[in-house]
Amino acid sequence: MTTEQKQKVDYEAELRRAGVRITRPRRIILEIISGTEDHPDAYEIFRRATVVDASISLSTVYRTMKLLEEHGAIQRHAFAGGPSRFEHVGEEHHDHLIDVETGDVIEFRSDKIEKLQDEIARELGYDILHHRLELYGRKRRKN
Amino acid sequence: MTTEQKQKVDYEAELRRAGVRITRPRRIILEIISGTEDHPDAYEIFRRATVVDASISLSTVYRTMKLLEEHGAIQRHAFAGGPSRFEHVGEEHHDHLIDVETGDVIEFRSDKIEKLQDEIARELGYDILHHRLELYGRKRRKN
DNA sequence: GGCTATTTGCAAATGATTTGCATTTGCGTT
DNA sequence: AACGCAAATGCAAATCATTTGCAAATAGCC
Ligand SMILES: [Mn+2]
Ligand SMILES: [Mn+2]
Ligand SMILES: [Zn+2]
Ligand SMILES: [Zn+2]
Repeated sequence: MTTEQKQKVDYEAELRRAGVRITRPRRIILEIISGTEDHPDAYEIFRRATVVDASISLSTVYRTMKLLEEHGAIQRHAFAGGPSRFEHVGEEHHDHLIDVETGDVIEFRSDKIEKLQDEIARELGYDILHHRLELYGRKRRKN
Repeated sequence: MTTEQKQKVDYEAELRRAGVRITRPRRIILEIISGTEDHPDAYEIFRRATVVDASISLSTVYRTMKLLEEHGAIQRHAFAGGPSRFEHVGEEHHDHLIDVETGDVIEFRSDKIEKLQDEIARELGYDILHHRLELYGRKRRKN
C-alpha cells in the first residue's frame, strides 16, 4: 500500500468518524487532493474529477472544498490575482513562494520567521490565529 | 500649510507630470486617500467622496484606484475574506496585522523578517518582486 | 431492500470589480 | 475667453469566482 493510498483512507475514516457521509463525488475529490502535491484551484479539481466521473458538478467541488476546509482536511490559499487554490493539510506548516511567470508554487518554512511573527504579535498585544506569508518572484537569471 | 495639504499637492503635481488629467473626482479621491491613515475599501472611499460631491460614481472610484496603483501612488491590499483595501504609499514599507474581530489594521515592520525573506528567495533561486505578510489575530485577553 | 435526511446537479443569485457607450470635461490651442 | 477633441465620467450591463434554492438522487441505518 502506497503512502498516498494510506493517506486517502485516513481522510475517509476521519471524516466518517466526524459524521460526514462519504459520497461518490466526495471520494473522488478526496482522492484528487490527497494524491497531489500541487495547489489546484476549484476548476482544476473539477476538471480532474470529471475524468473519473463526468457527472460531477463544479458546485459540488466548491461545496466539498468548504466542507473539507471546515474539517481541517485542506487549506485554502487566496494567492494574489487568482481564484482560491487548495492543498491537503500535511504534517507541518509552510509558506509559499509564487513564481509570477508560471504560477508555480514553491513551499518553504522558516522557523525564524515564524518565531519573529509571534514576537511581533505579542508586542502588539495580539494572539495570532493564522497568518499569510507569500513571496512573489521570478526565477533569477544568471548573468 | 499642513503636512496633509503638502502631500496632496505633491500627488497632484506628480500625476500631472506623468500626463494624468486632474479631474474633479480624481482630486477628491486623492484628497481622501492622502488624508487618511486607515485602509478603506473602494466602497468606503466612494462613501467619503460622495460627501464632497454626490455625483461621483463607484466606477470612477475603482478606475481611479487602478490608475493610482499603476502610478505607484497607492497600494492595494487583498486581506482575507473582504474587498480590496487601499492606502497611500508612504516612505517605508510595512506589513499588517489584522484584528479579525474589528477589522482594524495595525502596521508593523520587521527588518529581520524582510532580510530573511530575501535569503529564502535567493536560496530558492528567485528574486522577490513583492510579498505579502499578514498576521490575523485577536486582542490578547489578560487573565 | 426500504426509509429519510443529506447531498447533488442545475440554474439562477450574489458580491466585487470591470467595461461599453453616450455624454461631459480638462486643458492645450487659438 | 471661447474652441476642439481626446480622455474621463456616470450609468447600466457584463464578468468572474463563488454560493444558493430546489427538485431529484443517494448514503447509511433499520
Ligand atoms: Mn503548500
Ligand atoms: Mn498599511
Ligand atoms: Zn508561516
Ligand atoms: Zn514586508
